[in-house]
Amino acid sequence: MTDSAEGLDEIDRTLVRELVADGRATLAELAAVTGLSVSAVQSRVRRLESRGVVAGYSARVDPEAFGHMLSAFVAITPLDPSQPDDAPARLEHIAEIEACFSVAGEESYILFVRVESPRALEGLLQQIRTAANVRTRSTIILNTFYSDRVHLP
Amino acid sequence: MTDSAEGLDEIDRTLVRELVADGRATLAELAAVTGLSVSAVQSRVRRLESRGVVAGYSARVDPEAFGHMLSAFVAITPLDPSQPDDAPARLEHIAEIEACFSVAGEESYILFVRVESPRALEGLLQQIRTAANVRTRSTIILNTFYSDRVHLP
DNA sequence: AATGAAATTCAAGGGAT
DNA sequence: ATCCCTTGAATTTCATT
Repeated sequence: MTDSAEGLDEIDRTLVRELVADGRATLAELAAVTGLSVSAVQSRVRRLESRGVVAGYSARVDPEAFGHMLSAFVAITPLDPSQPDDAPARLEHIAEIEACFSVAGEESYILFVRVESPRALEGLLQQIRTAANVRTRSTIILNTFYSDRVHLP
Repeated sequence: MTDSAEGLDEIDRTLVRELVADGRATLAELAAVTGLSVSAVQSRVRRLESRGVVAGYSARVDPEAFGHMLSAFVAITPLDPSQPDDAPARLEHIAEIEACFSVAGEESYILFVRVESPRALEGLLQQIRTAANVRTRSTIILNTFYSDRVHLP
């Protein structure tokens, strides 16, 4: 694997910061911010993309605009340690699960989920427990102060 | 507040799904996927944006390309309940903190952090404890099976 | 949904460090 | 070698109809 972050200069960091803030920023806008020409910016952005520093572009969706008003962390623990532990695969089809991590803590996995309501969370937890044969411990999110911030080297 | 998700038809969902997968998809590409004309797609995308369903666009950055190989959840609890609790504000300047939620659980807040190494995490935790006068409980992430999935109604 | 004008992206060639 | 700039052509976006 190539050391992709090596040789990231201040201009590259500016470009990445700008593209995180606005993934559809035009090359002309990026040129204005950095003081470079459009084509210089273009080749730098392409280099960032091919190095994998910029892995892609995505629309930011507001979950509350869909009525998904409740989000929570759900920590899960397999109930039967003798069974093969394939919880992530068994849960992948559940759309309400936005993220799935395995962790080194008291529990085995942490899920990040979004639902409409407390009632919907109850249903989701039952679905999770039966799909993966796990115990769940939920932590409701009250307020998101900030999220998805990026910090560059 | 307007019920922004109301009247999202199958075509809108396709557009959103496509834009989440590729935030720089052109109107022509979106037109091909949906079977609509370019200008019909243009007005639909604009409507999704002005409704706030699509809140913006962003570059996806790969933290590991920067050498940020370790991520963790850090749950924090204020040590002095008599002091005003402004932990999120006191922690906002710390770049390694990618997200900050207040939660209804045993602890008050959960942070999502990224660092280079276990050593760097040690330093970050000390910084968090002194900046916000809190106790910390960390859960190291071993593997990210999936994240940032979006589920549409 | 189609059209034409403006803006943007792209590839090629040349010059400076 | 690498980085940057200019130019002209192809593509994309945008406003009007």
